[in-house]
Amino acid sequence: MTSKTKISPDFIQNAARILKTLGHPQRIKIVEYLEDGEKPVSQIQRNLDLIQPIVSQHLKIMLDRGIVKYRQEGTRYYYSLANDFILKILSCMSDAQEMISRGEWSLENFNNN
Amino acid sequence: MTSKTKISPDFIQNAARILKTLGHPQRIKIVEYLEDGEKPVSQIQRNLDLIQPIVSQHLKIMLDRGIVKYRQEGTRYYYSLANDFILKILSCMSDAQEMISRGEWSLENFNNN
DNA sequence: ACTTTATATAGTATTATTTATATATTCTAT
DNA sequence: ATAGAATATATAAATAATACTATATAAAGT
Repeated sequence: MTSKTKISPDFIQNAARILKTLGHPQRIKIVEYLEDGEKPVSQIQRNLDLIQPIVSQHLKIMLDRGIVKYRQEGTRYYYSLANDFILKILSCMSDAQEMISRGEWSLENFNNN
Repeated sequence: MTSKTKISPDFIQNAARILKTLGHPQRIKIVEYLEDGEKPVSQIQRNLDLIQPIVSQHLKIMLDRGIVKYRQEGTRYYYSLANDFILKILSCMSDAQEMISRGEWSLENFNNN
C-alpha cells in the first residue's frame, strides 16, 4: 500500500518541471552517465554520440532546473548531479521497467493511436 | 547510497514518456485526485476547476500512455489509476518537496534565467 | 421521437521544446 | 600575439504540446 502522497499546491509546478525535464531520453542518459561521478562535456558527448551543442543545451536546461551542477577547470567543465535524489527518480523508473517486463503493467492501450 | 540504476536502452524511450506525461501540473493533480479511487470526469472537472474538454484531453493522453484506465457505466466514465506504481513517482516528488523545504536541495541556480 | 446529460473528438491557434547550424568566449600552449 | 581546444551562446527551423472552441456521440429520461 502506498501512503497518501501530498504534494503541496505551491510545489506542483516544481514537481511538474522536474519530471518534464527528466522526461527526455537523452537527458535521462546524461543523468545516468553522471551517476558515477562528474564528467566533462566532451566525454558525455562521446559517450552518448551527440554533437556538442546538443549536450551543452541539455546540460544548461538541467543546470537551470537544479538537476546538475558544474565545476570549471581551465577550459573543461565538469558536470555532475546536483543531487542524489535525481537517481531515486531513475531507480523508480527502473522499477517500472521491471513491472512491465513481468507483465504487471502495460504501457500500451487498446485504443492507442 | 543509491544502487546503480540501470534502465535498459530499449526502455529509455518509455521512461522518458512516462516522466514527460506526468510532467504537467494538471495531470499531476488529476493523478493525485485519483489516488483514493475512481472518479467520473465531471467530478475531476469540478475538483480541479477545469473545462471538460481539457480534462478529457489530459485523461486521453494518460490513457494512451497506460497511466490511467476507465470503466464506463451508462454515460459516465469512471477513471482510475492504471497502476499503483504511478503513486510511487508522486511520492518520490513529495520527498523532493521535503528536501527542498529542508534546504537540502535548491531548484534555483545563480545563472538561472 | 425529443431532449438532456456526460463525455469524447476534431480542428485550430498559440506557445514551448527540440534540433541544427553557426558563432563567440575563454583558457592554454606556442 | 596567435592558434587550437573545449565549451557556451545565439539564432533559426522543425516539431510537439497546450488550450480553446466547436461539434459529435451515446445513453437516459420524458
